[in-house]
Amino acid sequence: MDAERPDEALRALAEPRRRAILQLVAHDELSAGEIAATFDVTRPAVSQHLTILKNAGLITERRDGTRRLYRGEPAGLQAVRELLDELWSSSLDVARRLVEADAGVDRRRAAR
Amino acid sequence: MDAERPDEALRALAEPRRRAILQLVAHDELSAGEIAATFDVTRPAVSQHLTILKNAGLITERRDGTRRLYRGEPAGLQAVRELLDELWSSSLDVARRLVEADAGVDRRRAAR
DNA sequence: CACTAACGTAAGCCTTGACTAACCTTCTGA
DNA sequence: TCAGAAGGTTAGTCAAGGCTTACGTTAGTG
Repeated sequence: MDAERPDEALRALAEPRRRAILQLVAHDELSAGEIAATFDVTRPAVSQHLTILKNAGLITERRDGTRRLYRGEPAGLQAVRELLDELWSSSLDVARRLVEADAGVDRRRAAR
Repeated sequence: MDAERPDEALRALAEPRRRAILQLVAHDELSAGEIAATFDVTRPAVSQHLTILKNAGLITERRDGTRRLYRGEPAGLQAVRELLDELWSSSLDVARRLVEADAGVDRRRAAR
């Protein structure tokens, strides 16, 4: 369940509001309230986004009294970058194997 | 409507099946039928994914008779990488401005 | 001009997911 | 210990989106 963290991070980043939140806490440590005050959605909505971002490894949480302080986690983004890179490079191995095995099509390579 | 292409690409990549498709056509040019034969979903489903990937700038389409050949578009992935990079770097400018302006909270910086 | 092959498109179903309102939990201070 | 502040959790709503079936379209072929 840890191997699919990058996958989770990618899905988390697909949501515009979560990217906006991540942008806020990229270089600054902010409380949940401060983050929520920035947007015109309710606090619970922001809280849910924060939970998703945290589970995806994109931010870290720190308690300070009744407050919760959040900060961006660069390693999380790095993992996503690597996932995208592997997507391209690993295809060298995977592509033909999958196609020729599963499909079994005689592919008459079209012109050129 | 072209400025939000990277955004579209990121959403497209969030879907596991679309990443699998992209992996197939990363280094190989394949027809829609060959791609569809690889998965156990119907052809129309794959066709819809291909449309989304194409609109996101992640693949290109080429006609050859009744067939449609698809190939991965490296520039599309590159755009996503840049979007992720900007997410981190541009926050230097944006974060404080947003928080201090919109919120107007007096943030008593907690310890340290 | 049929006939067939290879695809895309449309409509409908069902699940996922973002959001709100209401509630519960934890911590601080008088 | 009681009140209030900060914030996570739950139940329910509504729209987005992935999937399938049925149909339309275009290009070769006899």
